Amino acid sequence: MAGVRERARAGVIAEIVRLARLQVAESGAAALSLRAVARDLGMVSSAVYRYFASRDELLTQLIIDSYDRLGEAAEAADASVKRRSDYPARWRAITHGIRQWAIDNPSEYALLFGTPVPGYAAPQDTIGPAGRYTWVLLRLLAEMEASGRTSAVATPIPVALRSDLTALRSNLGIPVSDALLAVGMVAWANVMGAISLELFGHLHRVVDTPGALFEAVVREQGERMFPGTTASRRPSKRT
Amino acid sequence: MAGVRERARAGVIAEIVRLARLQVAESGAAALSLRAVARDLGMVSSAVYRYFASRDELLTQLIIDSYDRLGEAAEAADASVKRRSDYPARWRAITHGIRQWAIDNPSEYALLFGTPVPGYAAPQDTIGPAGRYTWVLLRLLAEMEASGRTSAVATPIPVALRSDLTALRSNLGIPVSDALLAVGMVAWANVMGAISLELFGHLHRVVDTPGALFEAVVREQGERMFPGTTASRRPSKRT
DNA sequence: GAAAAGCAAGAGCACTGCTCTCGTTCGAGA
DNA sequence: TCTCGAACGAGAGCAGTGCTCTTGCTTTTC
Repeated sequence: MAGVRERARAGVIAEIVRLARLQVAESGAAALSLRAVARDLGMVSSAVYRYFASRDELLTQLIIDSYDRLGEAAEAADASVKRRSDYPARWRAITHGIRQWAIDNPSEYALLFGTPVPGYAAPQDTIGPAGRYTWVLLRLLAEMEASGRTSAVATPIPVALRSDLTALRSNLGIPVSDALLAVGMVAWANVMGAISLELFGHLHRVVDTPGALFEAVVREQGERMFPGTTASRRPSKRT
Repeated sequence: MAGVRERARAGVIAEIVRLARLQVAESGAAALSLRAVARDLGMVSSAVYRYFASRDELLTQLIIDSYDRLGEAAEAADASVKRRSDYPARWRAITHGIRQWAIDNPSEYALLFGTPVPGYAAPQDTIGPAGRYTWVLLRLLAEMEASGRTSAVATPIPVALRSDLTALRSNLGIPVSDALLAVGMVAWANVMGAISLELFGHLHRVVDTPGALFEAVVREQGERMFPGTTASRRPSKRT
């Protein structure tokens, strides 16, 4: 019953992950050293291999954890909006929540959305947690459409995307129209693009307040997904 | 008189860079090994340090080169459009040119837009070449406005962004209105975001034809920058 | 022609991931 | 309760890394 050894093992694993996360947070994923983790742990390096078969396996665990935390942050941001039917507000909250998490945990964001490690194919274990933060966005879209509101999308959907969209919908089992799903994915790319440009230093000599660019992105895509909801149709009106 | 030694030195440097680029192309930037380059070169590792003070310095050179090639690709794509006044066509050509370069050179794209190396601050030398591909886009916007056409932007510009935009315009010395510049930057983030999601594997179980998502992004942002130009205002019309 | 600078080589340091072997310790089944 | 196998930590070791320093040799410059 909850074997002593098992419990100890779980504890050691948790400690390894904790120390590894610390190391990643302050030196980046590339600098993660199993030997250093072992030293911090008061162990010899070979002992760590009892718990993780390789450095990559440890990294995979960190990736899974990070995806989970990101998903958690997104969910919390969504939940912070009291009026559940205020979809634009939820959109803003979620996207800003994602960005804030990225800013607070730059190394972990880089771990998830930066250069994949060479020859590293994301194992099955990651695809679940990886979808968690996108689920928050998808749910938002589904709820909005379920409430009867519909967004009039101006740009047509490229034909090649249509089959992808239907496949995706059936895979996820979430009822979102092709049109809204397409808009949502474009918005997703825009949000992640803005965050990556900011976090990876590409806005350095370009923009002093990256948050403002992000706000522009969120606003534009929000306007596309929830047209006419913000009092901002006229460019003259200031906000 | 083009000193013999100088010429030899330039040749060796070129060879080092060539081999390093090869290595990056097939194993990723993280796996770039000075010792391996030296071996391929038939040299001992310490000799390479006569030409590059550190691995980072060599990487910086590769980054500069890659930015240059990307800029070249963008320029070539732009130049391939004969009707210079067909701005939407040029927009499509440039963005697809950038994406194609990224697909053809994934490791180099990752080098530029992936995780920055830990504690590595992009040296001054990179900021010039880094701007080259964005210049192509900026020029497009400037030329369009110079031709008298104007884009009616629906979403207002966040106040915080306004000062950034004016600063940017004076820094670059390129005449683009705040409104268009803001739209352009959002579009830029969208394009780079779509490419990064695709190249870094985040579309894996999401979309089978990433090109279609990219096309949707290009189309939407094109529609925003050059409104009413494509015969696609009505969602019913197929393309 | 001599002094100075550039160059390649080699040895060496401190570090990495990972493997293998060796005693020890723990815990589940007989 | 005892035993035997599995789990464990330590240590040595291999092959590799970035980088430094010294030692001779060659080329350039004065």
